[in-house]
Amino acid sequence: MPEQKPEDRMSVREIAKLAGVSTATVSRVYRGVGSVSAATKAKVQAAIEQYGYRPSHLGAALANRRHGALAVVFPGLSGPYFAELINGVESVAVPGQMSVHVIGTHLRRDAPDELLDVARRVDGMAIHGGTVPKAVIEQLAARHPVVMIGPDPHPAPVVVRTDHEAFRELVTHLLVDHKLRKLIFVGNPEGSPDLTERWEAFVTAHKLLRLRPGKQYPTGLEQTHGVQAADDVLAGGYDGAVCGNDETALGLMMAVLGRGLKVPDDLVITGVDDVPMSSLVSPGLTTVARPLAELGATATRLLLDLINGADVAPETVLTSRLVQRASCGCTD
Amino acid sequence: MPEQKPEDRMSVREIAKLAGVSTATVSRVYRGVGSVSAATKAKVQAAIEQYGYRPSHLGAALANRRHGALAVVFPGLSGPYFAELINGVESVAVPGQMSVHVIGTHLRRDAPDELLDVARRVDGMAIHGGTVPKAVIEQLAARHPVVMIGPDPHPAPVVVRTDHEAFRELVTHLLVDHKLRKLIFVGNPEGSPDLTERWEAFVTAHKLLRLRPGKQYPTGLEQTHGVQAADDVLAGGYDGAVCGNDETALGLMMAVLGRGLKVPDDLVITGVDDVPMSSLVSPGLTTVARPLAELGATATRLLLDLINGADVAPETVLTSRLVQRASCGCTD
DNA sequence: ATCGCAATTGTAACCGGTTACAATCCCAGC
DNA sequence: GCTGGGATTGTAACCGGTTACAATTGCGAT
Repeated sequence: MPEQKPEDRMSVREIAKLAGVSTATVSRVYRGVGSVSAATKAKVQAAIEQYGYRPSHLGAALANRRHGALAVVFPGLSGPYFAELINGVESVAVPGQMSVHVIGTHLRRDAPDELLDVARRVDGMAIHGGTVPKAVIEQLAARHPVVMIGPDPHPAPVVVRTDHEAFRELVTHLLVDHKLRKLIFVGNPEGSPDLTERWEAFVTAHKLLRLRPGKQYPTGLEQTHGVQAADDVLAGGYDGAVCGNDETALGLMMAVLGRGLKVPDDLVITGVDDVPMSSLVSPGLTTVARPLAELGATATRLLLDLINGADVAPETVLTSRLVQRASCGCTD
Repeated sequence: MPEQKPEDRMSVREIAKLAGVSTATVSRVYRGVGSVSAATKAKVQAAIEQYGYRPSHLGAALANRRHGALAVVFPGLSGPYFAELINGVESVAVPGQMSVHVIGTHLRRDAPDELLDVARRVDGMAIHGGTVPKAVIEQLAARHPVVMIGPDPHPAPVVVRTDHEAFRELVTHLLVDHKLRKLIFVGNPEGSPDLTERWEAFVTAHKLLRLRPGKQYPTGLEQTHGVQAADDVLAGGYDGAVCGNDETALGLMMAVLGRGLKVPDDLVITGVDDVPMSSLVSPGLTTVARPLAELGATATRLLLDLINGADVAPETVLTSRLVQRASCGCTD
């Protein structure tokens, strides 16, 4: 209904003229800095109010040489994992007056070029492991503040991740306490530093017990991938499926239950992340709880430090924790 | 490792000096417009190459009076529904040289104020229904190009949505073909225009058959909500649960299967959206397929038109389609 | 050799803010 | 009445691009 066009946005100079003051004063009043007499302040605020003036972000950003924005780069955007991570990022960014560009690379044909472009409009980037080649990250990190999320120490100077001790503990728990001997690792280490780390921990746990490591079933990290893995996993005659994350595990569990089989009786299933679903389903999903929100928050905090020119530790590790529920055979 | 600081970014004037030309020429070369002799072009490109010059987005945006960005506002970011919608948005925005701000309001304490702020840094916004109060939308629409996603015709001039015929068809299918008499609607119409529309269709379908409409079980739209609804739904002795979307339906189904019950024998379950999981689970989920990517793409296309000052139809409706799978009792 | 016109290139004024610095005002203190 | 210093306010130069318009150049035609 309103006849106002977007074009009619006022500039500082217009507001200044209308209020009978200089642009400097308008700026001071709007941002509440510097000293302005009560009388002028009132005049200016009246004008601002009346015309609904909001300073152009571009002008301000240009003058401040600061975009007031940062980018978070993920492989995909689907699922509770990224939602929680973003949650953590925003919990730090928003109070810090930074807006957040969320970028999912999985559907970008030419992610590298686009990231170079995104870099021109933010003050820094937090990049999730497994999104773009090392060369691109190095190129970005050379000119912009960059923080990596995930166990990918090489390319960027700053890395935030969770440890993998709890994951080895999980595998050991299955082998020792539940006496399982035929485990399959469901997930693809290729291209995902997180999964690489888990696969290595999976192998190590076996070796420490002088057992021959189980096989690997490479697949993606979404629920659908877990569903699709079901037939092969069930046909393999495994005791347990150690999944790369909760989503795959939940998909697999759903498919197993849908076939009328029982978890953990017919197949033990475990995940990683402890997303909200995992504690709600029955049987509850045994998993490794990772502090996802804190991961996002910490990465963002470090990124802000980096942007402000502070010194930042090259690697920050948060701890994970084994959560035993019924899907591994534990009674509780 | 690289000693380069972010500070050392070059400006047009520096590049111009280094190449021995004017800023105008550098600008022309970089963007490939205007006429420049082959010799100068080579000189300038060499300088650009050598110093890795990329023009500041801010300067360009300010001069063009165009941010080259748009915002998409969703209630939350979790799940395949939004992932697919964003997919559609980007399929149009990226070729259109627009970067996309994805905003999830569910965890923002003060979404309205923040949206006003976001509006200052984009050329237009696509707002999903059920995110912010009408008053805010009106305020935004008064000064900025705005497109609504979802059946919320009042506040904004432009609305894109899917029809709800197929949903009524779904309910009718359950009532007539499967002779179900005790259905419960799982979802909360409050605050979600989409769900309101579905609830109304649910009631209408009953009324047209002179049946008393089933009850409503208000809950959220995520998988976890479906899981949590299971106890109450099962205790109510219903024939079928008509869920507000696939995610809730899948959560409910998982919980039902986890209790050792059968779908559809013990409970018929249906959803809406036809997300990838729905065709993979067993039993397959009967649902209403909505063209989600196309919804996002269309909304974005109209938004771009709006930004370019073109005339745009006030309402665009895409069609949905009933998909019968095993979860409703169909044999296929 | 001179003129005319098109192709190149440069100058300088924007875009819309911020801010260093200078100018002005006001009032107490001598 | 005059001076000094803090509080206000204004001027104008930036931030880093784009672009209208003017100036210059090159070259064939007369």
